This record gives sequence, structure tokens and C-alpha cells, in this order.
Amino acid sequence: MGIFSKTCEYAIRAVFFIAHRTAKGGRVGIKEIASGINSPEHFLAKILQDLSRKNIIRSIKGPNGGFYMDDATLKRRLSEVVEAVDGNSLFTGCGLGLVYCSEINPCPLHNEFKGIRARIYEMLQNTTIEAFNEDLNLGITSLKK
Amino acid sequence: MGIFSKTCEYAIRAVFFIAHRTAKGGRVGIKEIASGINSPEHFLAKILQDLSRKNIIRSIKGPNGGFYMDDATLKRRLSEVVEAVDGNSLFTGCGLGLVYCSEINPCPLHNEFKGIRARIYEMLQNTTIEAFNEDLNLGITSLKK
DNA sequence: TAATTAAAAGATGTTTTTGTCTTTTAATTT
DNA sequence: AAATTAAAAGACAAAAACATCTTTTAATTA
Repeated sequence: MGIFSKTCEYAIRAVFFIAHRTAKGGRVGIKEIASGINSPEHFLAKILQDLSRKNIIRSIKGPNGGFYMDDATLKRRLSEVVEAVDGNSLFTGCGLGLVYCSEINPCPLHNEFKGIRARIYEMLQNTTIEAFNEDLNLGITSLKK
Repeated sequence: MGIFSKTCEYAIRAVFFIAHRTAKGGRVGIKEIASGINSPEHFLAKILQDLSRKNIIRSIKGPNGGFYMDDATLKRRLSEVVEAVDGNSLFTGCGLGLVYCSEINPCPLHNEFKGIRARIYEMLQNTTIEAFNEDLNLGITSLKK
């Protein structure tokens, strides 16, 4: 198990892929996205439907339809994608799963985790989707295999 | 979903509980541990069996038996507990779940995650189980509810 | 050495996550 | 308007995670 759920991993990879692929206009279909990020097509379709409903990405049906991103969605932060899929427990939850863990009633790892959680949030919060396009363009980073 | 699996959360809480409860000798039974950390008894039993096999904790059967920790197990690092239960993917895996992600073929979040992973590992690596006893003794931290 | 205690082990059940397949709806194109 | 395209939606299936219950084994105590 990683930091994100499998669903969330697919979501992030797909959003990066769509942003990169449609930066200069156009749409991209689910088949191309799924093969482009190495994910199960129909499962990813569900995820993207959800992200579309939540305005993280855009979609349009019919010929020449597909998924894409406009100025507004390109400006979204990675934290919004993660939160849309996995909720905010990564940013707010107790490391040991204790519901009543808090500043007043901390678990043994409370303070240690505070820093880590903050760092994760900061990283996801400080970068917009489009910020990753350039490296993908240059082939510096990769989304597959 | 948190950073650790539910199994791992129970494991860490139980190990802290056992360490704290048997620091001055003696054993503690599964029932007391389960209720002490608010976890399902039989499920926890499986987890502790596994930890015992892996020498993270000690156990002994029969009257006056139970789980306990000796000098060697008290010196174990939190990272060893986590690795025993969840494996090392938290410390080594790609944030986006890409098998071939590496320094040479990095995913878009590779460098961002490197720092976070290192920080998590460092924290889990730098603390022994017994290090958490004092705060528990003083009632500063809590393992329940 | 028989009874008792408590963990180990085995079998089984439930829920959540992940994945697949089919049908429907909304666009576009001819 | 009919045909075509592609996402949306719904139903279903497999795998993994989480949980429970029962039986067995290894100690201790009387």
C-alpha cells in the first residue's frame, strides 16, 4: 500500500496525462488515457466520471468528445485531486487511526505526524496540475510502466 | 485511509501498549491488550502471532503467559514494526504506484516524494519502541479511543 | 499426571477496494 | 432525422483487507 489508494494513483496519473495531452486544445478519449497511463479502462472511466462531476477535469460526449482541461481546471491543485478521491484523512487523520487523537489528547506519534502531514499537504497544495506539464513535455518525467 | 493499514495501526498501538504495560516485567494477555487499544481481539491475536514470529514482541503460552517485551525487543525501531506488517513500500515505493519509477525514469512526483518518504522513514527509524513509554507513563499520550 | 490457562493455528465470514462488462444518454456528423 | 461516436451509468465479479469463531498446542499449577 502506498500513500494514496490505487484509485487515487490512477486519478493523479490520468489528470497529469489529460493536462499534458490537451494543453494545446482538443480532447482525449478514455482508451488513450487508460493505455497512456497503464490502467484498467473501465475502472478509470468511473474515476474520471467522478472527477468530472467534481470539476477537476472536463468532459464532453459524442464524436470528437473526450476529456480535457480548461484554464480553470489546469489551475487546480494536486491536493484537490487527492481530496476528491481519497478524502482529507491523509491531511487531517491520526497516524494510528485514533478518532479522538488531538492536541489535547494526543497519540504517541501525534507530534511526529503533524510535521509529516503538513509536509505532504504543503507539497500537494503548492503545485497546480499544469505545473507538471513542462517536465512531461521535455520527457523528463514519465507516467507509464 | 491513513498512511498505515488498519492492521499496522493495531500493530503499532499494541506494541506500544505491551511495552508500556510490561516494562517492569510480567506478561499481558490478548484480551487486556485488545481492550486497552480498542481493537478486535481475534484479529489482533493474528497480528501479534505474526509479530511474535518475527521477534518484534515476545510471547509465552499457559498460565501467567501472555505477551511481553525484553531488552532486545524494546530496542526495536518503529520502522521494524511497520516493515513487518506493511512491508517497505511506504519507504521505497513510487507515490503514483509506478513500478519502473526511479531516479533514471522518474514520475512527475518523484522528487517531491523522495523528501517525504525520507522524512517518514527517518522518524520511524529514529525511535525505539521504549522511547514512547515515558509519555505513556506520564499520561501525556494515549492509545485508546 | 490431570486440570487449567493462554497463545497458536485453522476455518470461515464480511466489507471494501479494485476491476469488468453491458446498456443508456448526449453529442456530432452525414 | 438517422447513424455514429464517446462518455455516463448500472450491474456484476474478483481480490484484498478486515473480522470472527473454533480447535489445537504448549505451558503452568495443583
